[in-house]
Amino acid sequence: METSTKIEELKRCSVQYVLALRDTLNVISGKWKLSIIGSLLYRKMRFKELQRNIGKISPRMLSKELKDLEANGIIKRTIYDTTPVTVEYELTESGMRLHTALDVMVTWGIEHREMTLK
Amino acid sequence: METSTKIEELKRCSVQYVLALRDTLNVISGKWKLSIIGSLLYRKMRFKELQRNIGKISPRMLSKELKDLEANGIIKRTIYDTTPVTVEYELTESGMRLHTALDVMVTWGIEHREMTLK
DNA sequence: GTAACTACTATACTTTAGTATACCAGTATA
DNA sequence: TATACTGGTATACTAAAGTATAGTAGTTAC
Repeated sequence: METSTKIEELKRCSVQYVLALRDTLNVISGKWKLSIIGSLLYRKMRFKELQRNIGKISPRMLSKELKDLEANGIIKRTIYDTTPVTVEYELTESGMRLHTALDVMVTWGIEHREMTLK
Repeated sequence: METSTKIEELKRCSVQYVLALRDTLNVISGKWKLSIIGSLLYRKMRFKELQRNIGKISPRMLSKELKDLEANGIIKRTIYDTTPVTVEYELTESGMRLHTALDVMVTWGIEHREMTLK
């Protein structure tokens, strides 16, 4: 069965639908994940660079969230044998494709705010 | 300025983008919100009906999450003066329009799983 | 009269998420 | 010689999220 057919089938079953949705949400939820993904949308970055870019994140949290994202196949970690060692983080192809989903969420968020304020 | 123009502008600014995104995520994150929204996608429901439909949720959590969703303009609560009192919950127009965003997330989730498993 | 229905609320607890602070080894700069 | 850079880890804590259990008031069916 094709992927597109499978998606149509899932949408008919509310429980499966919610489970698939939770898969996606787990990947992007948490206080810092969006900031990390947002930072990597347009270019790769190093650990300290991400830390400076995000601002108030502690190295412990950044390290933990990067590991989570890597384990979930959203980012790729590359170590370069320089002195001192250089480590680069970048989005995977799947991580990049999140961009569309995020855009849809941003659009809904803005339109929702417009609707509820007026 | 038109909403669509505003969206395009926001997408250029990573910080604002992440903030708008977090708005949306806050509305749907939490252990039970998706189950509630999922239950209301196709028809309105009463409190006990939601409780039975979702399964293991405690009345305390259901009550809290319903209040959150109502405060955020996602659901509408209607009290009918029957004996015993009947309360119906349904999605608002904005809540209904979440459907598209959720579909995109489900699609990404399924495709991501296909990509990372192969 | 007692059990079950309606829609919840109250209190106390556990579990998970996030914070704060200090520290590691190795190298380069002032 | 002291400081800051690299990319992190360790320990201990607080705050937020969620659970468990009992109870509320009024009505209806057996």
